[in-house]
Amino acid sequence: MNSSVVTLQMKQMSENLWHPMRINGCMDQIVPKHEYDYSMSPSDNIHFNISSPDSGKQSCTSDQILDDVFNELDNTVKMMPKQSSTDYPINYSSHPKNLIKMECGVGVFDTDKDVNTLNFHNQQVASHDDGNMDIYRDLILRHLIQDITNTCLRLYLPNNPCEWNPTQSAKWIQETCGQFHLKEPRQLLIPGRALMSMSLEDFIRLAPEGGDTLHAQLQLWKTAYDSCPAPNNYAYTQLNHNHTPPANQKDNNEWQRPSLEINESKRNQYLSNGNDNKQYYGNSMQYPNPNVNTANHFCGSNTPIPQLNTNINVLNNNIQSPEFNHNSFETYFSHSTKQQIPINNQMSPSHSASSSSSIYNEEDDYNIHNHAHQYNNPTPQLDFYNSNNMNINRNMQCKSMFNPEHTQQMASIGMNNSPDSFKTNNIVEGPKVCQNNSPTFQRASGNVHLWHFIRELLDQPLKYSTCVRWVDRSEGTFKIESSHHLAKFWGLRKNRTQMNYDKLSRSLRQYYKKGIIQKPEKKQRLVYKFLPPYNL
DNA sequence: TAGCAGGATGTGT
DNA sequence: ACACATCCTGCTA
Repeated sequence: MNSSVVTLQMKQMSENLWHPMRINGCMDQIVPKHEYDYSMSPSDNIHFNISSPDSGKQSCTSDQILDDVFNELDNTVKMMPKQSSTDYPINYSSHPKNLIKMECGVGVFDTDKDVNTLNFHNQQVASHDDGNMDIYRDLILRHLIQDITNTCLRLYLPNNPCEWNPTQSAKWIQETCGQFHLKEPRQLLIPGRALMSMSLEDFIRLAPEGGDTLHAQLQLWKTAYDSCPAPNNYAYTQLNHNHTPPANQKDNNEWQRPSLEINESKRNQYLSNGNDNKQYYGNSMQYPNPNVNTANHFCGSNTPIPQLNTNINVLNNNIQSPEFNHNSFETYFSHSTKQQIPINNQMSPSHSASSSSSIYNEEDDYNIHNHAHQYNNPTPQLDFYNSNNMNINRNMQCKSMFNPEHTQQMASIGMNNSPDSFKTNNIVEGPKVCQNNSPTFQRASGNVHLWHFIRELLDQPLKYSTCVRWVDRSEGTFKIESSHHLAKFWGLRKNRTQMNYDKLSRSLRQYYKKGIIQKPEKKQRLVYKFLPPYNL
């Protein structure tokens, strides 16, 4: 497959094309509202919520996607008012179905001539009416996203292939091979990041039979992911558009980029909790109430989800513009100061990635302290919730935040997925703010363990991957990307303002003799390894 | 210079 | 008793 063509095409789709679709000014007549429920933010033409009438379907292949698309196109055409050829100038000699089918096959482009064909037709169609191509782009992308979302739900995969661990990659490969009746490659356990960096040739080398299809499918997945930046405006959408999709739509139809990933990690946590791993958590840990149906927390659920209808001021005050980046770490530090002080100190990803102790500066510290307000603020959850790409595990978050029982349970095991998990469990009062605006912290009495705290961060890669991330999830190896920030987080968690990496690492080394953590065989700086069963 | 290894001792639960 | 927190010396990349 010449996946570059698909990628190019889909990228073209994704670039500035998320405008409400209009066809000769009569969109509403053509596309029923319930089928195109793109909730557009006024200042943001990227974020959208997709609902699809066939969302419950588990279509899997690109062929099916295209069939769906073209069926819909046919219906669309039938529903259109009769118009002159100039009004609707699609030339059916170059019917897009033929055009794209020919190029895609079963998600496969065959030859270079397809590129030419595509270009030719694109030009031809574009010369007639760019808007019509938008229909195809939108439809294809919508169905593609729908398809991928379904696959995510079925396989518990993060939407972002880069974040697949080897096991998840293997799942996806097996699934895709099954769909396309391909022979499975011998090597399946490849981290998603590596998978994404593989060229077509690499794929073919990996899987001589079907490697091209795998590569193409992965490109489609990536393209769909890339096309949906999913900014942190879920609540924004709700509050400003009064858009409250039914629970079943929210669960099944939206492209929830981060949620599944978090769900996966939570799922692992729940599973490990529920599998009699008491020794895993030690005696001090409590366990979730088995009566709670935790499955709903990581699977799509039809359980009505409480609406974010409180603290609107807090939400609005923390709504960020669309350019508000996806780097949660950056967001993490910058957003609380953004509207309060004239510090233009957004850490770029590169900054945070390299922000080890040596690059640490006082502004970071300021932001950490500033953010610490949120930890101990009566409304930090919503604040944080909306400032961190908070499509993150929306269902989970909502339930956790608004279900006191659940929140309590999560907090009790130190697994609250909210920033409150940084608070020790029994802090009575918030930070005392000194005159220099830097808060001091009450010494806390929580007994969270360092290794567990790190696991919490590791299992929330969208928030903390720039601080600490898995190197090899299955092996249990992880890398501290920012020793300084990790230490600061740990200090916040324990209310130890003087915490630094030196002390934190000393604590880590105490785990050597306990068999919880060790340095990997090939010693690398800032890389450690959880030993079984702590790596589960 | 940052990170690492590990001993000694203090602190809070 | 336990799990750090703190401080320290010495070593390494």
